[in-house]
Amino acid sequence: MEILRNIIESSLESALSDIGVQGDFWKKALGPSREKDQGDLSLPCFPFAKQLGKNPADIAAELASALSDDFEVAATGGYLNFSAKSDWLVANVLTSTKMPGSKEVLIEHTSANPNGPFHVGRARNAILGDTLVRLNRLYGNNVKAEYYVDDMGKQVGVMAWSLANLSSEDVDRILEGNDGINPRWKGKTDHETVRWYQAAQLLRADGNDEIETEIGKLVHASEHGDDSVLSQFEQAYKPVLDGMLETLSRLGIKFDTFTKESKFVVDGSVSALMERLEKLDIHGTADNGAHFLDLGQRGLKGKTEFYYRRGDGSSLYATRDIAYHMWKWQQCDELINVLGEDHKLQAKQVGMTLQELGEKVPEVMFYAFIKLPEGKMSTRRGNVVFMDDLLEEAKAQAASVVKELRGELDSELIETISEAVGVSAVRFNITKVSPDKGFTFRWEEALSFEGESAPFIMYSHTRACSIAKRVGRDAVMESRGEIPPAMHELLRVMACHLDKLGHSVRENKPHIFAFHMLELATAYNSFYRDCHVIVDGVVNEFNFAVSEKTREMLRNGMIGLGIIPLESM
RNA sequence: GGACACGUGGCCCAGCUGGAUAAGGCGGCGGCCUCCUAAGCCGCAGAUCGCGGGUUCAAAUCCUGCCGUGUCCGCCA
Repeated sequence: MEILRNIIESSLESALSDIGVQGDFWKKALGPSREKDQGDLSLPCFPFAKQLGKNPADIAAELASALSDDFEVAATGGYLNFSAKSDWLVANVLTSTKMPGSKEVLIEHTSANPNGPFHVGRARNAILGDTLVRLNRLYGNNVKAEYYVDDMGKQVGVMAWSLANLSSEDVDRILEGNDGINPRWKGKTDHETVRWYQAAQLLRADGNDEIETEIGKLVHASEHGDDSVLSQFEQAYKPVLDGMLETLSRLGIKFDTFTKESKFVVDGSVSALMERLEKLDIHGTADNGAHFLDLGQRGLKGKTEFYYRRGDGSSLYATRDIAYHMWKWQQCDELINVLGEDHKLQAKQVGMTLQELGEKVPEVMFYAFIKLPEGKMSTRRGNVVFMDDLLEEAKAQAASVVKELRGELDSELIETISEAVGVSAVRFNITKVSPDKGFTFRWEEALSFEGESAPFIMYSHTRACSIAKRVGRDAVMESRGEIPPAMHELLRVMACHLDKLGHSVRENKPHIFAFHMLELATAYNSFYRDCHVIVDGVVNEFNFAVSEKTREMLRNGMIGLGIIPLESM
């Protein structure tokens, strides 16, 4: 509770110097209390013991008696516990606060190769990235969400070759025996087009040199910025990308800009970059003329040579990525990339090279992979869960719950609620886990609508909406009244709202805010139980004001997490 | 083999810029709908914080060794 910290620090400052404590090292020790009944902020007094030659419990007691303000102070053991007074909390919480963010932030996320439909594994990037975008916006930052389109290289080359050389009948014949396209997704462009990619991969697996040569030619041309090949590539990947974006859009994920990788080859920035790299101290050349930087000289452990130019003079993916970063830095104060943990070395190399060039290093949010209980996700082995199927299943499950609980609703409303619940639950299930934690996808958890889930938060919000609808007018935020424990607890959580959002945004950790939203919903549920707004048809103005303030906070927070704030469910 | 992550009750997970009895959820057991939506609320049981050392007044949190899991170690993307 940072707003409380400010007043505590100023009064502690004089109290501490009165008893002979020097310096302000204690400011670090003053932190959130571990348990609710201990208070809001606590100061361990152990570090003062040596300096003052007294025992910590006595020091705490002495300080407690010397302090008084808008907070309660208590000394327990060697700790000094501070709690905000209820009235002070109300005054702070019911005041409207401005969001503090003011930076230009560019967040690049997803950027998946457009070679097939989204599966749950790839979706972790999109969901975490989009949540970061939303949270930064909620915080007040000006955010640009960016998708880097891989429009050159082998993967697209294979697909382009396949589309140019194989007929629909060829593809059917080659893929015979494999699981066919799910009839549900017939006509969805990513599911349709990926079949050409799969067919070509099967042909290549048989070791056909002629095909390899043709694909090689295409790839080579694309890497040298050949216009006609690049446009052929674009025609190949566009339908896949469109299908992927359709899936993302169902999850509430949208991008502001799409930047093509080839842009940096075509506009000459990659060759200009390679010329600069060649002049660096740590530059080296291999026998066949390939160029690298020896990052070992800058402290990189393990593989120290970072190749940025092939023997034939063409650039590599990472080289283009560096040019891309330099371009990105021209349009923001803060740059964030969302990457899978498999990109850690690559990101390190790019970061060190940028530093070598005097450029700033981006922040990177790494996430561990999602696997299935059966093991690693693999399109090739058919061990995948497509996002489209997950969303469909989530919606169906939600629909069956809604029909059971609210059978009286008309079918259109049931449809709206089910879609919102399904999508929100899927997102939240991924958002609430710390990004660096490995994640095993389980249907049972993804489709859980109770406990620590999106519907839990959504439900609290609809309760508040239901009250607002019954009252039918705005609340008066200046209202005051009795503050029972459940309301006090709710006010405490609300007072930490901005702290948690700030923390989440600073550290690029959406799960921190996700857990806070669960706490907020939990606290509102207790308030709802103990502090009725409407009693015998009469509105308790103060309770209504608190309820309305919470409703607003829940609503904005839900939007920040990509949870759809329904008014009824 | 080397580098980087992760390892917390039966299951999932928070806490890890060191601080007091390790916070939730699922599952289990027991309660609460004449009262603003029970997708909710209340209670009970359940933890040698992977294992061993070290630093400290204080270690789940920092250092180190080991074990387990994952990822990377391409002139691929």
